[in-house]
Amino acid sequence: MPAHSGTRRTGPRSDVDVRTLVLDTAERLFAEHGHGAVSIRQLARDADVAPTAVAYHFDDRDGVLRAVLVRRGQEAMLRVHARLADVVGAPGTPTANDLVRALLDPYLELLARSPVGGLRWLKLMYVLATSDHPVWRQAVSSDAELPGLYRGAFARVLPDVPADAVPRLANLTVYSMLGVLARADQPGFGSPWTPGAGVDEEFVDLVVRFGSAGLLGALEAT
Amino acid sequence: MPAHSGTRRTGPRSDVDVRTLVLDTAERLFAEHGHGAVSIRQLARDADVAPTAVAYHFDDRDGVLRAVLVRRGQEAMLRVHARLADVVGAPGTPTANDLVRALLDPYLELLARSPVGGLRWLKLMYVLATSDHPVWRQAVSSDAELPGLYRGAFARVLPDVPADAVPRLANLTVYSMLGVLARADQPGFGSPWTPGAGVDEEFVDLVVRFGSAGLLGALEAT
DNA sequence: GTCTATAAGTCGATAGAC
DNA sequence: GTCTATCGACTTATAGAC
Repeated sequence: MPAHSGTRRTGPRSDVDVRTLVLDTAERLFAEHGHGAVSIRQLARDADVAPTAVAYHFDDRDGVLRAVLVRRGQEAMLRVHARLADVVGAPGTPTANDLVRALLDPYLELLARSPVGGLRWLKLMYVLATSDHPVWRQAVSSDAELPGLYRGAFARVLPDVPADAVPRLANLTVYSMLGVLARADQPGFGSPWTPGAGVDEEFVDLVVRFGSAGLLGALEAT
Repeated sequence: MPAHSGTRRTGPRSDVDVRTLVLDTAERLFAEHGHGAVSIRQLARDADVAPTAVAYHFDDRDGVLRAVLVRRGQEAMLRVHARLADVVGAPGTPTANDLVRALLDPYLELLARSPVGGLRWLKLMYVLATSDHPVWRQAVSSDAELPGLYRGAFARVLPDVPADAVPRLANLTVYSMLGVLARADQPGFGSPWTPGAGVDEEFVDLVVRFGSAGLLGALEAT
């Protein structure tokens, strides 16, 4: 008998991890309605869990948001770090293409591993990135190494880049791609990844060429 | 005596337009907390208006959202149309730069006219653009001429562009710029526009060069 | 066009059983 | 670790006064 047949299941459960259940549900609801619009109770109802169980594991809604961010973000960020370090330490002459790929590939891998949840997670990232929500701000500022890695990798690929242009160019590059990825389920606009059909290599190449050509062209004199 | 000195003002008002008051407040709250997280009552409280007055003018929350979208969006969209038509009908050879400027300038003008509200409006656009919220979907699909204008302008600037690449490239271009604009108040990343300091022409040029070089480079063979 | 008053539901938080 | 039960505050929606 499936859950949600009128009333909620009762008593403790041991078949599935409550944490995972809540995180999956939160990822979906946060992406669909915005994290501020989802109550603990609604979350618990959809996850088929008692409201107090959510509070026990995550304290409050910000705690749930933090955990949702970290679950997939941790590994993706480690991959970005590693890839940027590759660009910095590459023996030959790394190209703008390599740099863009370093920033994009970890998220394509994330989508390949978790098509549905990964896309929801990316939509959530996309929205949080314009807010100054404390959870987001803390997540960003806690990564002390990233700015240096950015500067190093960008300087390697664009030798004449002014120091103050690096965050600007990084902003343009990362968020043009994030915008495209987060819209991957909207038909018509085109997307590097279609649910069920996997990665569209042709479109990924288009996005990468757009980003790398943009980086190179942005620094040319007007 | 200022408003909000403990209790709310009472009785009908005639000094300021209630619609404008509510729209300004909604623009701010929607941008800060997400449109789904703002209740009619909270909106009315912050606008110093009775909840039923909001419902009278806008029916429900989606009605408020629709009105907020239209208030600034109408004019910006007309400007985009006109500028794209200019590119299509230009006598000489329009450049990718002209195309990017056609998509960006109307929103820079909006920010110049209404620095604070304009930025909030852009943040709201940015968030709505990844949702499939009915209000957003209707607003987008109601503009039947835009896709044709896009195709015409892109084909004029990029003669060899495949038809199915136009929406993809437009997506990349528009949302790389929208992402930058929507983050205009976050220090560090750099922004084409700083509250109080006006438009940073140098950064705008950087953004435009990024977009136009990206468009041209995206179509080159790998 | 704007208000008060009210009915029925939902919210976060917490105390306490098992 | 998960549950039930319950608090006051908040919510939408509607009926009706002026």
